Amino acid sequence: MPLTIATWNVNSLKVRLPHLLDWLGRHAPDVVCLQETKLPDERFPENELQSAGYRCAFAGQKTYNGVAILTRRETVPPADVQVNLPNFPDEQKRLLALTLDGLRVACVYVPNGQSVGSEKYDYKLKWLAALKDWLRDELARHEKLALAGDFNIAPEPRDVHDPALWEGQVLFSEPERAAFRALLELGLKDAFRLFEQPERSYTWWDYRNLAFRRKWGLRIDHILLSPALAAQCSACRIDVEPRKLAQPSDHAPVIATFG
DNA sequence: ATGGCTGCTTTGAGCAGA
Repeated sequence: MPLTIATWNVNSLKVRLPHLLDWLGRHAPDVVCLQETKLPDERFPENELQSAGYRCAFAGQKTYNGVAILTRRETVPPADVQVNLPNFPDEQKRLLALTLDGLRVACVYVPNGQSVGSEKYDYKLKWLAALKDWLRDELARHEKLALAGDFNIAPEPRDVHDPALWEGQVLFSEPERAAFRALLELGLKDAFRLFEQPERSYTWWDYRNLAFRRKWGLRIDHILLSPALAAQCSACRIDVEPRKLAQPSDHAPVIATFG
């Protein structure tokens, strides 16, 4: 079986646990990066996920943010778990990294930024600058590295349903896109764009205005790969099926396949 | 398309998300 790495912003792990368990049962990904768990660690549903066959690493907080990495119990136990960026002191839980049999996996929930020019936007750009500095070292240490998560950035016009409408707005402003390009300049590859993809491929749709049905979406969830890992990547796709269910997350999972 | 969803919070109006 080829190795698969997935990322999914579940927008509350408590509410989405039934969807997640169903999805794990259907797809059995080897590594799953989760964002917006919105749970303190003592309330993480570790027993249910262990029963589904996964080890859990998690860094959560009440109400907001929170990241986790699930790894199939058949794989070797994870090592070198890192919570948050060592070069960016932060109360918010937005990064979790671990090493799995020589593969470095980093799960990120990049700040949303709220609106261009706001304090939260400034925090987003500073967070992204620190991420880049940290990744430069990580890439020097780990030949095979995957950076997966909710980046809250649509990199290109084709990642936005209406680029003219979104131009200059948060999630698609030039400074944010430049910060995304800076990650690619470290050598990382956008796994989704290694392959031919359908038009209007997005990972997030607003809950309002029937946005999903109208295909009013953005591609803001990504899996970036070091050169050695990109060379082994055989497929990458967005699974829109969970977005069609009742009480869905507003994000869809992304899955990359290797070998 | 932008009030118009959803999830959260010492439970209920307001914040945050994207």
